[in-house]
Amino acid sequence: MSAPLPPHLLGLNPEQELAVTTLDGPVLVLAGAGSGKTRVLTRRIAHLLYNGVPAENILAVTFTRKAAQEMKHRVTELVGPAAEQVWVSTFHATCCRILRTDIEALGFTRRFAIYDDDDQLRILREVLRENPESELTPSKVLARIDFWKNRGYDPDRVVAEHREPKHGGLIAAWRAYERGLRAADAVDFNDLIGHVVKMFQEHPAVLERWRERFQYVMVDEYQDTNGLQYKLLRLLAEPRRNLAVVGDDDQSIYAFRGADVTNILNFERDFPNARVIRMERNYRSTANVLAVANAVVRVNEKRIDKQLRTDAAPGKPVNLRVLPTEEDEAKWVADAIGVFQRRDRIPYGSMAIVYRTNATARLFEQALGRARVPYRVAGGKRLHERREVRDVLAWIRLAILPVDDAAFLRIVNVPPRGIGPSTLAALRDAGQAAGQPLLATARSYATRAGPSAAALKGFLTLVESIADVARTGTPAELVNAGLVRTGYRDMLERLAQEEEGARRGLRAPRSESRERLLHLGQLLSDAAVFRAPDAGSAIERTQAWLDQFGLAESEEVVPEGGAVTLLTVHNAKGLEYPVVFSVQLNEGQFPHARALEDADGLSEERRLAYVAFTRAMSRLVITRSATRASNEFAPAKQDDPDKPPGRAPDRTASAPSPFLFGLPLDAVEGDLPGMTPTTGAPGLAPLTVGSKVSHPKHGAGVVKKPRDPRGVIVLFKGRPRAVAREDLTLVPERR
DNA sequence: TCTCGATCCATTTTT
DNA sequence: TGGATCGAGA
Repeated sequence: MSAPLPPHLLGLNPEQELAVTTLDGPVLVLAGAGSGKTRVLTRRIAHLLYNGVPAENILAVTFTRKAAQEMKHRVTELVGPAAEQVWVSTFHATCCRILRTDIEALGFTRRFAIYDDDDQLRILREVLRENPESELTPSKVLARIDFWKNRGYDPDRVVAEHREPKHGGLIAAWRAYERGLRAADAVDFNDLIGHVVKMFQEHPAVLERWRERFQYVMVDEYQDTNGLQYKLLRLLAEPRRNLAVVGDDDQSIYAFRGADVTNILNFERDFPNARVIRMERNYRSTANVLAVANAVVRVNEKRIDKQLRTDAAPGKPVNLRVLPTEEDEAKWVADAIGVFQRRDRIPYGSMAIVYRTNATARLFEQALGRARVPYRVAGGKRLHERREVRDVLAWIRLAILPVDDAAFLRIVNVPPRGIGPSTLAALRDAGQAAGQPLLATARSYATRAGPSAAALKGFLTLVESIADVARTGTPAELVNAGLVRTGYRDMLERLAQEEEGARRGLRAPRSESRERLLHLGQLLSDAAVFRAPDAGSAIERTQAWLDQFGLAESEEVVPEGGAVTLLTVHNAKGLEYPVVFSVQLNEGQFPHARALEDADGLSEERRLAYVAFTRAMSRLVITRSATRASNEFAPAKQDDPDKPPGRAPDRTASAPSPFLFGLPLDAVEGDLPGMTPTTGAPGLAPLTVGSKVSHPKHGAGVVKKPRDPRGVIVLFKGRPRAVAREDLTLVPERR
């Protein structure tokens, strides 16, 4: 006789139930796409609570805020308000909260600023100004620093491990960058996690407190953890080993930011006696969709062998389409969406267009606009990435944290007040000599007579006045001050009127400045609705608002009646749609040309394709274009209504994506010849470093550099040669 | 010394 | 497309 099951255990399959109820000790859940991963995590939290684990001892970490919100929401549905006390948040937000409590142990103040890439570049530009001849560019250095920090390295470690002089300049720049951050009392994105790790390692008492707090740790999308996050989890979970991770190595698509699939592959080694639970039953897609998705990812070498199964019907075949140009492709998709909506009564909100790169969005936006199909672009430019928003926030930041040099540099002359490069250079030199932040330097400068003294004085008065508001005001009042007192709003207002005057009569949607004012309005309302966590000073409340705002992702406004969603594959992860259009399946687009440059790149692109395809529940449509514009960066060609829609002059043929080779033919339909060439050599097969190729004249060789101005660099008998890509045939790898 | 317009350039994926 | 940089004019 068994007691009735509590509601959170109802309706689970045996694997899911095991994953939910195995509470103690390390657990690895290998959860294929659509196998009920979120369900397992939320039920598991419910089960912990049900078993008397206090809510505040539970930590669930995700990668995106959307995932965190979704999880919290679903736990609340299961257990009610008790869910409030459970920490469900992203890695970055979790670490941010930890640092706001304890960062003083590392010599920062609790008011520390969080630098986004814009601020990071500002620091690096300062750093690199020292020797302008250097070949280092700020963005290259930043990419490299990011790369290392993601893996948990510091400059000393890189020097020790590489001991190659070629990194000399880079390392020096990195060290200077770190000094810059510290001087500005700022941390970058990676530091949020890195500093917590460092603090835990150096201050056992602090670590002990947080271990006591988080007795049960859960991690979503474990395959996407990087070296730093891995360290963090180990530190937190080590003594009790109550660590449950959920993931799918086939969906590891964040290698570029340090995600390390070996974390999931080695889990059993790292946590001996781990319970491994495989969830291979897919509840999302039709059998045909799964067959196609499986075919794409199956050929990857480094993967845990598995096969997603479903009891669902085969469903409609996966539809493959080739269109003459990218524009035709976009138009065809837009039309198909219209047909689905009218003929099959599929709501717009149930359809999504998934692409590899953000730049693709515009093309499809235009086509959808012409076809009058409502759409929304997910993960487009986020509010806090917009220049005007960052500007206003910089005023606030500087008012709160006077040492924040990046904020200072950002707004010292915005709106323009006559503080130009030469004044700045003087400030910089004086500041550096005195070891003082820029704002303080400006203060001593303004008292002296000089050409820009008056302008500086005006600026300083402004900062003071905003700082006054910061001491007592709400975030909204502060935003308002940053908007009004600084003259920022007036500046935009004036510009908007000019722009609108200039384009009177034209059928222009909205002037750019008007658009910016709108964004600032959104900023203001975000601040206005912000609910500060608990008491605390006005400044602490503002800080909390800044934190959540800075770590937030795009606010999505869904038009009434639903809208087609446009998103990148990365953004699509974790989501599902009844109808999915996976577009631009051309070599060089998807897989992206840049990804072919390193050996593992192609595997990751395959996983991306797998993610894209498995978003589809009942219908998957895959499209590509037979030609592409040769110059992708040329301005878009204007459609001239008088001329027939002639082909743009410079187009080149494009090869189908290699992911389309070897699809199961009984699961697909459509333009098979253009999509899955079954005869002859597979066109221009993708070349990656290490690909084996053969050449009519030089014979067998190994690719050294697939993309080079001179052609493809291939090693023939150990000698590098540049050869034309067309002459190469790919020697198939053993399967 | 600053501002603004013209020109050139690179261009994946994101917390 | 947007950003960074450079030169002309204020």
